[in-house]
Amino acid sequence: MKKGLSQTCYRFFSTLANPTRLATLENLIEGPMSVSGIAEALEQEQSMISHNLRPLVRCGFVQVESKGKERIYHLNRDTFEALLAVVENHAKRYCPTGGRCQP
Amino acid sequence: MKKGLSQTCYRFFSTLANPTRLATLENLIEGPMSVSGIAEALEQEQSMISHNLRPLVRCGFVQVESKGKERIYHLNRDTFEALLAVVENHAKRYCPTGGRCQP
DNA sequence: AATACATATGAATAATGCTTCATATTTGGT
DNA sequence: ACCAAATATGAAGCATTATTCATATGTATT
Repeated sequence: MKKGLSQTCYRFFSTLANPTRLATLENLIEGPMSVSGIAEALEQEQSMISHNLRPLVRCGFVQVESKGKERIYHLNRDTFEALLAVVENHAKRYCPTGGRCQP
Repeated sequence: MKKGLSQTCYRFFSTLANPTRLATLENLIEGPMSVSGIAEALEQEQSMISHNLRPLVRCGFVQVESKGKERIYHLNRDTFEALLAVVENHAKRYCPTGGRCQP
């Protein structure tokens, strides 16, 4: 099997293919946040958020900064906003249901 | 849990989060192709390609056209090329290994 | 209408990835 | 040095998704 973009892109997209991680990124649009801050906002366990933050960091979607005993996560706006623009445009033009996919 | 983009984007990204489907899209950059054409190019079984084409159609990444007994699949360049541009830019700027992710 | 070719579908197994729970690590305060 | 708060890590069980194999459908062609 051909292996060009496929390899470069695979990790990128599978990192995004998760509701918890997408919600996390969405939340970080409003500004940098601690792990417990995100957990509270999403009403999810701290452990789960922490687990899901790892792939986001590894793939460069977010960056971390230590502040006291907290760790503050920052969104990579550059990539994420560009990505959202593509998705929104796609949904508008090509999704029969206008963005909300049918089962 | 918050459900804004998350829902709109989830199907989009999970459709892309698969090596076979990414390789298929990559192949279609060169031009429209039949199922068996793709299967041959990727050295994969026809059945597998067919299975994987379905989510790509459902999500609007490709379109189908019947021609005799063949079915010709066309890439949605509009979306896919925009997407590639984002990924490539991201890889160049934010991937420590320059596009090729480490395990 | 019978055959051959191209594609699609279904169901079962295999493979991945997610969530949870328990625990470890790190940092700050006393 | 000890305790508490914040985050990270590991492993297990669970759920979701992929791939395969067998078969069905659909479309020429004779």
